[in-house]
Amino acid sequence: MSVAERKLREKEMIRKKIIDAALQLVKNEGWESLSIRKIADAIEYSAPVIYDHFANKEAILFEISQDGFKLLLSNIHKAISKKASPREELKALVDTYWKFALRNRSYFKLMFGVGMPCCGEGKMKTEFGALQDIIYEIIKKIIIEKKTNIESACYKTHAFWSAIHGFTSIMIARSADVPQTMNVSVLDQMVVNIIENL
Amino acid sequence: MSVAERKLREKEMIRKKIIDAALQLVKNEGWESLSIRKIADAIEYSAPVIYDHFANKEAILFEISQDGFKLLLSNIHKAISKKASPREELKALVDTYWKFALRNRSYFKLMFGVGMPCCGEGKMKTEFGALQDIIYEIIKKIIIEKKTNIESACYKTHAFWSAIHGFTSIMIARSADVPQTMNVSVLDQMVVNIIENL
DNA sequence: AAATTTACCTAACAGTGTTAGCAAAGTTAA
DNA sequence: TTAACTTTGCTAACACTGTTAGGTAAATTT
Repeated sequence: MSVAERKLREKEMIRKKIIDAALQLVKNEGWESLSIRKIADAIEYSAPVIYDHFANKEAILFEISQDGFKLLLSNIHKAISKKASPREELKALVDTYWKFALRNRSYFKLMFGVGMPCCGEGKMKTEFGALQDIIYEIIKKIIIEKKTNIESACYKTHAFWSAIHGFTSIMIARSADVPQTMNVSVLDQMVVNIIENL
Repeated sequence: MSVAERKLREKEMIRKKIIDAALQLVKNEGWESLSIRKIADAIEYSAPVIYDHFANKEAILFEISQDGFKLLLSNIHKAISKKASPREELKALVDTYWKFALRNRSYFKLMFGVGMPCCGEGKMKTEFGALQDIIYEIIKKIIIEKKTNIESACYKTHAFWSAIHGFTSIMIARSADVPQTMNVSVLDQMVVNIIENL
């Protein structure tokens, strides 16, 4: 049965090669100009081979955006684990979120793009939910600490998430259009302010 | 010189026809599947004619998104003009913004899409700025009324703008993924809360 | 060694944005 | 009114795109 195993390994290998090549192309040229033939060229196979591993182009972009979520979540977990208080955790989360968007614009656009072909309509529910859960848990801890209304934790999670995501989206979407007064210090101040009013 | 005028009018007419047809197609099938040939079909001309009026497809999408901004700004101005207090103005602005996004998803995606091909890199500076200016003026009025720190008006504008845009983006981008707890009442509560803390 | 499966290719289809070149119509000048 | 010129709008084409069909040769199983 070793042959079958090797074959499976090989199939997995070329699958990984496709994703790697696609990610590289997306990073270099943007997701809009990614093409099956470019991927095929990069991995030195003919184009139809890709369809042995993925149903279509969208499935490739979908998998890439899922990898992006995995990376973001792992970064956040790493950053949070080092912190002692939930307030510090929340600050670290925002910092990580922002840095991720800044350093991995391609991933970010794919993951959170409004009207993105690959990630709409219920497909990202778990990834999206995981992120929200982390925020929720931290906010709950802070609220318990501050002994304010615990019922508001859910609403406050949405509000917090909206604020940092809105800020990041605006910054990433229109790098050149953004006024100088809207910079990272605004984000810092926003977080401090939100924590104060939790 | 009337002949030249008529020609200009005619040219303007078919230009408008192109935009109208394109907008209709975008509304019905989404911007991703808009094609020059579909537009040409709709206006009953051959495809190359479109290039007498627009440099390329991107220019058409760009003009549509600009029309979207005009519509949004006009809606906001209309809504605001009816209100007596700046607090009511701010609420009306958010309400209008949200309703616009909900009813004109195609416009919204084109206007604010992260990584949108047509509206990045400094192109939308004025439209974007106009919206921000409106928010800024209202917030300034409220701050003066409340006699809190006027210097914070700029930061607070960004924070406010981030929050409502973030909320709206999340709702529009992932209609199916959004948890039931994140609904319009969250938006209302957010605005009330922000006004309280201005 | 024969049969069968798999891996992979070329060719093709139907579509895309965009440009070149031409014919007919409209407009201007003699 | 006719000759010259400009504009208008077409067909055809180029170089792409995603995706599928069909065949060939190699690898594996019987």
